[in-house]
Amino acid sequence: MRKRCSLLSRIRLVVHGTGNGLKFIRFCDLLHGPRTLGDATEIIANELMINYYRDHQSFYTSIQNFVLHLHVHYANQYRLHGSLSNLGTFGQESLLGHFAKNRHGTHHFGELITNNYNVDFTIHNQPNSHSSSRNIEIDGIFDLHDSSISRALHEYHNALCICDKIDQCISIYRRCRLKHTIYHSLLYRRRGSSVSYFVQYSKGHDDNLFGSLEDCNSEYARLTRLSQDQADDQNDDDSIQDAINMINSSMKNIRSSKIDRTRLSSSTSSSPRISTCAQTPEKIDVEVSDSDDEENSFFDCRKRTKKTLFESSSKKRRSTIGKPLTQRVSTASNDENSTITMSNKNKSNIQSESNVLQDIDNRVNQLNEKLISNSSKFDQLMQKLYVKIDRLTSNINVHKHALEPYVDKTGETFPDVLMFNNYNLLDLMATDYGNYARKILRIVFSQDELKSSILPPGKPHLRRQPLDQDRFKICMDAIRYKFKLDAVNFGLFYRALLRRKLTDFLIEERRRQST
DNA sequence: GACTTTCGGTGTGCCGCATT
DNA sequence: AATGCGGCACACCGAAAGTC
Repeated sequence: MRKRCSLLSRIRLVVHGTGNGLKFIRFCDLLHGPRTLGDATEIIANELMINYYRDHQSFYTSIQNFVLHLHVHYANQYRLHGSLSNLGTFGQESLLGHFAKNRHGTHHFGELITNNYNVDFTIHNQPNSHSSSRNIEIDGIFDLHDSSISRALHEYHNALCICDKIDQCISIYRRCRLKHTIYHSLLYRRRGSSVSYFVQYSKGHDDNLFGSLEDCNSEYARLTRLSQDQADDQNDDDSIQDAINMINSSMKNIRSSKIDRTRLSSSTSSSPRISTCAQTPEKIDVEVSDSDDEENSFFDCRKRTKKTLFESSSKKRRSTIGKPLTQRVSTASNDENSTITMSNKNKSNIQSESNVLQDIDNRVNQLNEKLISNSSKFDQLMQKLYVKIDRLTSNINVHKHALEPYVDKTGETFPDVLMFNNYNLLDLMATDYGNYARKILRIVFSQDELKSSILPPGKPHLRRQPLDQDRFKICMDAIRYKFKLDAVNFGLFYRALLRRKLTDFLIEERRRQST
């Protein structure tokens, strides 16, 4: 992407060499390098692009295409994911090309692309080898690093721990292993160029939970509330310890999900890591990283992340803890390419959240309502499915299995010929016995007879006369010979299956005639 | 121009219910 | 039990539009 924009920028410069072209060039430079203008980098770049976009038609005509428009959105990409030089589009282009080549149909491309993306993600997130084929390795941090503690991590530590021995409390590691995957920090020589970091919650040496800084703060706030609620209920001097115990229990429950999220988000990362001392039952480990190319970008990134975290954190937490952790980190110095472990001994930070439980109850109730609603919808869908299955089964029976109980099993020899007006009725082809019966009746009886008569034998109280019984007998014989039905059971077949079809046929003949 | 896909119209068969 | 009616589901067909 960067090469494209650089080349494009040069072309633009050669072509018109105007101030407007310089806006575009500066726009590309800003979004492809470090945050030379701090938080305002993408804002200024976006303003340049908007001005360029606005004046573009003054220099060119009929080339204000979609690609040009896409440049307006690059500032947002820069804000969310950092320098565009770290982004690759070939994967998406390859996927879209593959989709365009193998697409089906001419409509609903959006749904198809979404579905193909989901399939692609699902496939690529599957384990690509069996665990037994790998060496058994213990997950955890390793490659201890002796770098200095940054000011930001000092603040982190002070916010979470009351000890005054930060050198003993915090350990810095350059790599970690999760589910047989090694994550390299930016302190590590083979690091990548992306700016990333993550946080480890830790209760002990064997209990590592990972997530983003935002996850860490949110989880910390949640557990703090839980512990305080527990403390309020017990209302005694031991309440804090009990709350900590509950935190530890909750930590265990969230372990797997945190690890999964980290595994996905840091798959391409090179992140240093922070882990806390083990004297306390609850620890919070923070991993931070930076790029050598962009010394400031890490802190800018952290500031942005902190801002997001700040917005997502509850107001209550803000009032009880003060500034969010990420906000405090945002004021840190540049020398925090490190992995640090902090212990959270500061149990006094646990503050009460009186309405949190009520909020949780409300959310649980809403969830229950949704589940009940979905259950009702599911029942309705299942009912519809049952109806469809019954109908399908009925059709299958009509065509293939309905006649089985009436088929002759005595070995009777059926004739191959049954003539009527020089026409062999047994030569007539039909889709099923009903269709065959209708065709036979149309041959044996005239149109007027069919629309004015009823089935034999007729009844005195019925105004319509029955069809001629002799010819009707020929029709029934034709049906019996055609489908090789037993002579004894034919009466049952007639009453159970055939009669309704024939009566409907006569009625519909009248209806069709009238219409 | 051949082919595919979608859509609407039509015919047909079947079913449920009420009436005779 | 036979008859009549209304409605639904499905198959089939042709027209229209899109694609190559």
